[in-house]
Parts: sequence; structure tokens; C-alpha cells
Amino acid sequence: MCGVVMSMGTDPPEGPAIDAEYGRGPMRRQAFFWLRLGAMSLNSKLAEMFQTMAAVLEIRGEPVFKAIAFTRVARALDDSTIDIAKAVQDGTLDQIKGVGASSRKVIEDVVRNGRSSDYDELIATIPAGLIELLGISGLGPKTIAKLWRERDIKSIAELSAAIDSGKLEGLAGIGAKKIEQIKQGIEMLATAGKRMGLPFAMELAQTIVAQVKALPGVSRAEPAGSLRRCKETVGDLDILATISADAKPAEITEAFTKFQQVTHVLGQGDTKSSVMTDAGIQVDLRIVPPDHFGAALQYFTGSKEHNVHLRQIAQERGLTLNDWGLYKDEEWEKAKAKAKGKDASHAATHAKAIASKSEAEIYAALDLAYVEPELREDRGEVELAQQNKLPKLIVQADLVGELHCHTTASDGTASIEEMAQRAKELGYAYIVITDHSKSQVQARGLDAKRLLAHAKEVRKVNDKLKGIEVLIGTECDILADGHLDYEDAVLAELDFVVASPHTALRQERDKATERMLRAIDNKYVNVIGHPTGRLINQRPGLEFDWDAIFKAAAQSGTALEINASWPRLDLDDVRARSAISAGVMLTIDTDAHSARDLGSNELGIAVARRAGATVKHVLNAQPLAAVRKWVAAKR
DNA sequence: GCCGTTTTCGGCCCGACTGTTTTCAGTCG
Repeated sequence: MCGVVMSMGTDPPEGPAIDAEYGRGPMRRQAFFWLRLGAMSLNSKLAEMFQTMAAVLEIRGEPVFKAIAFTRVARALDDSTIDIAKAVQDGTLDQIKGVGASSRKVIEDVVRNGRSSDYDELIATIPAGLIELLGISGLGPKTIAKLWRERDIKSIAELSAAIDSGKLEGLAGIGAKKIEQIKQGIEMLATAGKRMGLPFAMELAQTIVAQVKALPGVSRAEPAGSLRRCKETVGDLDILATISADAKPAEITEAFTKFQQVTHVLGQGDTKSSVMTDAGIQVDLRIVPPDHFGAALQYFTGSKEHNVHLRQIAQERGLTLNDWGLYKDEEWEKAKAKAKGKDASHAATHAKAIASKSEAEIYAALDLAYVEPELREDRGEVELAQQNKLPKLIVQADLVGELHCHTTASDGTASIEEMAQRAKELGYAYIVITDHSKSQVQARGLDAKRLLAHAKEVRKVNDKLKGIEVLIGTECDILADGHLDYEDAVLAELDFVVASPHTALRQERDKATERMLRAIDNKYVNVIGHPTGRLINQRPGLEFDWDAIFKAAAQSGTALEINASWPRLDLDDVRARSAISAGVMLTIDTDAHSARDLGSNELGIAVARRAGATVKHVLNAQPLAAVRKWVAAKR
């Protein structure tokens, strides 16, 4: 929800050209919206539209389940690689769970005509600026509607002005504190940037958790939230801590607000503090009793959708699941009555929990297998946990080789031998040297002659070093039309071929699909490197007919890479998940350009785990013999 | 708005906290 609301807040660019083309006022805004959506993939474009429609319905005060239904459709589109255009053509839209008659019509109209009149008509029922108000923390649909109807406020700018001029005073249900909260929310929205990239969030979390642990009295501190689930970007950091019996929680939360990274304190209480850091990201610290740590960790790790599903299961059994533990309904009710008027911590001290100490206990008490944090997105993991069929997720130690890295021969900083030595130190059984091909001029890409000489050098190193197999490969460019940057006869001399797109990354979908299918079809191509070429927060990358790509990759025996380097992480979790279910083999590679980068594959592992990958799904988790067999089978 | 092997109508998405209130509405995760 937040992502969509934030991006909807973008004002159309000013300027005579835009004015001339689209006029001024709401129509111009709408035209700009369609223009901007044009640059996105069809799935995310539609998902954003359904999120917007849900927001409009909420502000209009329609029955909440209508908005929920549209939100579900948005999520179904975002979480899948279903080829929407094809589904429209085949009349199979109905097979997408959550898509009914109304959503179907919107999707069909957008696919066929590029826009939907149902959509246009719905969002025209409220001023466009109201939707961006939803991005303000503390402001919800009901209050926004009230501000609009009773004070004629239609945008963030008008809201700011109204607060300054005292125009909000006298509104029922909105007191001084609420106004201050809204004011802060507007400031936050202005200063908060994009979501923070996972590696930076990990580093920040590590530092802050270490600082929390160093405070006297703290016995345990761990990060929760989307960071623990390893989402590729993180909105804020949640840290949970326990303290010794004689320590005072309020002293800990206060010390936390004095950390050097803190720019301002958003809230400070006995057991919780929220601060904004100089990294532009909010960090929350919660002090939790040791006996309830597992329940709190489960609760604050999320996701929301996963937790709602768990609570539903608890409810069916007459149980209540909250951040304090799992309780029998009547037990929790009784405890709440006993603690009457006081907060939930008082209720928790009176109630006897069925499970609360550890996450494992909670899942077990609900007859669920333990669900790894990376899987907690309600993408089917709860059902698998019920059947005890969760995948045994891959871990870093499962990787036994590297299939994609560079040396000084092209744009790397280490020699063949240095890279091989480092791979050996990492405990790898093999490493494939894959320098750039000739089109990558800026990266000193190798022409055929240099490549063959390079191959001889690699073989020499392989003969010299014991305890590691050093193979010669290439990262061969996939040209814009799908042809490769080397002749087949050259590729035939190599042990292994990674083929990657580096240019023409704004190609339209059909052309891109054709290009990629041609590359997959080449019998010497073993892996498609960073298939889309996307860069997180920078460049969207290529969009394909994913079904066709997965099918071709599975049938031909071509693996797809999860490139572990930031900001690539390409394939992403959703596509990697679809690839697995289509029977496609994956690789997790560092694309290392230095000896130090070799082995930095944590982020790639994170993506693979979120995709549900196990050892058998990852080529470089297999012994060298299996990799050679893989190559031989395609040739 | 969507869904259904008990339902084509009636139920979906739960629980806690905050602020504004004196019993609850709105927001959040």
C-alpha cells in the first residue's frame, strides 16, 4: 500500500509541452498517470491500478471488503509471473484467484485498449490529491474523507496550510495531538526516501543491534521485520531485546534514543522507542520479557499477511495469537478482565500461554511445521506447513562452486590464480572463469583470439593448483537480436557458457522475449546471467513472456541465474519462485570482479530462499560431475 | 468485489494501540 501511495503522490512535470498535450487540472493529472504507467511492466502497472482503486473505495467509504478484494487482485498480479496479455487472449483470467467480473473487465480493457474507463471513472470521483494523503502516517481513509468534506482539503499542500492556519480546529475526533501527529507525518513523508536496500539495512541493523547488546542489562537483541524476511528493500528496522530482571526497561529505551545515528526521537515509552536515523530510516526498539520473546519475534517478523493467516488458524481452534503468545480464548479474556483498564502486558502476566517462549513452540502448537522467516509472505507456505511439506531451504554452505566471475583479463581486479585460490579457501570444489566478451569494450571484453589464449592460461592454473578445479568459461553478451557475441565454434572450446544481456535493456517485451529465447536455444549456453538486467531502485530491466522463457529454459536444460550482487538480485524472488515451479534450474552467482567479492553470495541465497529453493534447484550446489553432465546433455 | 463439494447470499481480515473519548473510532502491522 505505501509504495503505491508514495508514487501516486508524484506531481506531473510542469511545463508548456505537457500543458499543451494534456491541458491543466484533473484531466492532465490523469493523462500523466497513464503516461507514467506506460513505462512499467504490465503486471505491476495493473497491480498499481488496483491498489489505487482500493484506496479510492476506502476514501469513498464503500464497504471495506470491496477495497480488500481489489487489494487481493493487486497482490495476485504482483506476486506472479502470469502472462496477463496471454490470459486475456485465452480467456483464462478467471483462473487467477481473486479476479472476478469487475476486475476482469478492467484488466481486459487495459490489455486491449491501453486504459480502462471503469478505472478512470472511479478515480475521477474523488480529487486526485486525496490518494497521496494516504501515505501520511497516522492519516487513514476516514479522516481523509472528513478533511475533504468538512474542510475542502484536497492535497498535502492544502493540508499543511490548513494545519498552519488553524483551520482544522473544531473537527470532531481530531484534537491537538492528532494534528501534531499529522504534521509530523507530512514531514516524514517529505524526508523519507526510497526504501533502503537490503545490504545497507543489514549493515545498519548489525551496528545498532551490537550497540543495543552493549547496553548494561540487555541480555538478547535481534532484528525482526522485513529485514529478517530478507526482502530486497526494507522500510524500517524493528529490533527486539530482552533485559535482565534487575534492569529497568525505560533506561534502555532512553539510552537507545541517544545513539549517535539518531537524528530525532519519534516516540519514547517504557518498553518501546522509535527514532529516525541519519540513514533516513526509522528504527524501533522493543523490550520484551524473555518468556514472550518468541511470540514477539514471530509477531514483528510478519509479514502481516502471514500473521493474519496464522491468527485465523488459531481462531478456528478457539485460540488467540498475539505478540505475547498463543492463548486459549477464554484464558486471554479472563486475564484481560483481571488486568482491566491496563495494557496487554498486564493481561499477559495473568494469562497462561500455550506457547510464547520460542517461534518453534508457536508453530508447533498450531500443528504447523516451523516456517523460515524468508517464506513468511502467505504465498502458500502456511498450507505447506500444515502438510509438513515445506522445502528444506538452501543455505550458504550448500554452494560448492562459482559459475560466474571475472579476472584482470577483462574488468576484474584479480588474476586467474588469485580468484582460484580464493575459491579454494572458501571450500569450493570448482570455479568457472567467465570474463566479458568482445562487445563489452569498456570492460576490455575479449575477442575470440584473446579468449582462446585466456583459456590456455586458465588450463595452466588448473594444472598447477590442487584441491580446486578451474574451468574456462565466458560471460558472453546476448546481442539485441538474440545472437551471441562469439561464434559457436569458439563457444565449443569452452567448458561453460554464461550468456547475459548488457545492452538494449529497454526493448519491448515481445522483442526481448524473442531475443532471450534465441539465446536459450543455443546449445552452448548453460546459464542466462542476470536475465532482466534490472538494477533495484534504478532501472526496471527487460520484461519477458515469462512462461515462454521458463518453458524453453526447462526443456533445453538452460539454467537461470540469481545474480547475488547488489543492486542486481536478478532474478528476483517472485520470478525465481515461478522458475522453480516451471522446472527450471537456477544458479546463485556472485559475478565477482575481485577475490574479495567471491563468496559474497548472502543476498543471492536470500533471494533463493524467499523463492523456496532447495539444494536440488541450484546448479552450483551440485558436484562438478553433475555440472559437466549438465553441459554435455545440452550439446 | 469475490467466493462456494454445506452457501448464488452472506460472509470475508485479525488484534492492539492511540487519541478522543466516557465506550469507541480510526489507524497500523
